[in-house]
Amino acid sequence: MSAPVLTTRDRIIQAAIQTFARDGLQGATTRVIAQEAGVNEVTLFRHFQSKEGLLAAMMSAIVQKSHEHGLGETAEWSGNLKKNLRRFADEFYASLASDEAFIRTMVGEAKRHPEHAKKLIMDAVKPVRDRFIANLEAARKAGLVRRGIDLGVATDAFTAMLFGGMLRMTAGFDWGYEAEQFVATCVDIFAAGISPAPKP
Amino acid sequence: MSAPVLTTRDRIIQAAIQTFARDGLQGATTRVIAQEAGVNEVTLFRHFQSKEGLLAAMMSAIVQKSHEHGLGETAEWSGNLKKNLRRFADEFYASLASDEAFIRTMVGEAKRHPEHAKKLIMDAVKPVRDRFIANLEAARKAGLVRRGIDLGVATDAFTAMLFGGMLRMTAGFDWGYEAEQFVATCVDIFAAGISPAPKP
DNA sequence: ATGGAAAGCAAGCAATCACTTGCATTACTT
DNA sequence: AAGTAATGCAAGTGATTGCTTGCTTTCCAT
Repeated sequence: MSAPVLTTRDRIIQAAIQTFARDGLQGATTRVIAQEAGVNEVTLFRHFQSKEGLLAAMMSAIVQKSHEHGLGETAEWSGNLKKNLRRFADEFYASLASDEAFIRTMVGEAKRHPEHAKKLIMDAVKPVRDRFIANLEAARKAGLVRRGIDLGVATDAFTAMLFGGMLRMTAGFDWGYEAEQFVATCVDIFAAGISPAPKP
Repeated sequence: MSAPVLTTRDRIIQAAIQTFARDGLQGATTRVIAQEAGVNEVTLFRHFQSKEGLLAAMMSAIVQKSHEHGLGETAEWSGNLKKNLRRFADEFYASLASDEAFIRTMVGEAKRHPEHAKKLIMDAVKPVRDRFIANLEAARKAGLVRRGIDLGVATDAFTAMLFGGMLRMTAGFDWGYEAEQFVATCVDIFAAGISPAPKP
């Protein structure tokens, strides 16, 4: 890869992401963030004025980054439904798991920083959701999804399943199976759950 | 109801639950907890030695309280599967929603307090899980659940769906539908997802 | 080379936090 | 009535935190 020539500002933001995720929004100190960025603490304040300013800049960087890795690119959803669900679920779960620490602190602090939570939902989760709904609509047009199910709610149920499951799997408790089996079961149940009943 | 004659110790613990849930484990201060309990801060330390001691005592009280409200009492699960799933889901979701604040902070701090997280899982979520698995087993014996599905994983998928959904619904964003519809859809999809395919 | 912007360094400031000490007060038991 | 345990009150301690100030150093474009 190319040498990581980051601007001072970007190095601080990277360190902020790491540190806020690991230590919490309260627990992370400007001293530690600066140190993690290899930068003097004063430089941090010169760039972002305050800890809250840094937090805001970090959130902007996060949602921007989330635009890049195009999770949920539209595939051929009129074909094999289960295979498409599985591919999405695998990617989605992997993405959640790799951002576990950050997600945990955001879940915990959502009520104390409503603006950031809302922005995160609007700019990071909503797009993926809309994409997935559109895919399910395509599948329904192909007769692969039964009627009587609201696709928006079904989408949220599916992603909530993977989301909640990821928090469970990474909680430091052994449940007797691996993440892969969990994801596979989710897909299995969901696919069967939204498929039309075969006519006898 | 009877007059709330709580011991000083219990009043502090109650205040701790409230305050820790609302302000986070880091954000909650012993000053505020004591004030919320209507007690001098010194009294708090005389009872629990340290903030961490109070936290531990609070966790014990929480899991003890969770034993009382017997979520997931065994019903007749060889009967109407969907109706049983719905009743469980309604109770389970309502229970999660009423503890939202506490759950959020625990999700956020789980990695920074592994012992407490583990205890919470072992003493509060595991029993409900085991109960639910047993119920699904009864349903399977009655031929209401198809083979090829691990009931433990299915249970976790179902509860994760409700768990993740609750975090989503309470995140302060309008999703265009109410919690009741979400729960109903979860039950609908899950019931159809684990039912045996009708023989043509 | 020189000027200006960006970064480092040392020091400190006011607020807050968990926690302590010493003593006075209340309340319950005997 | 006396004694003991629980609580309140006032004050303070040392550590940490977000943030500031003043000054020097580095570095790049002109």
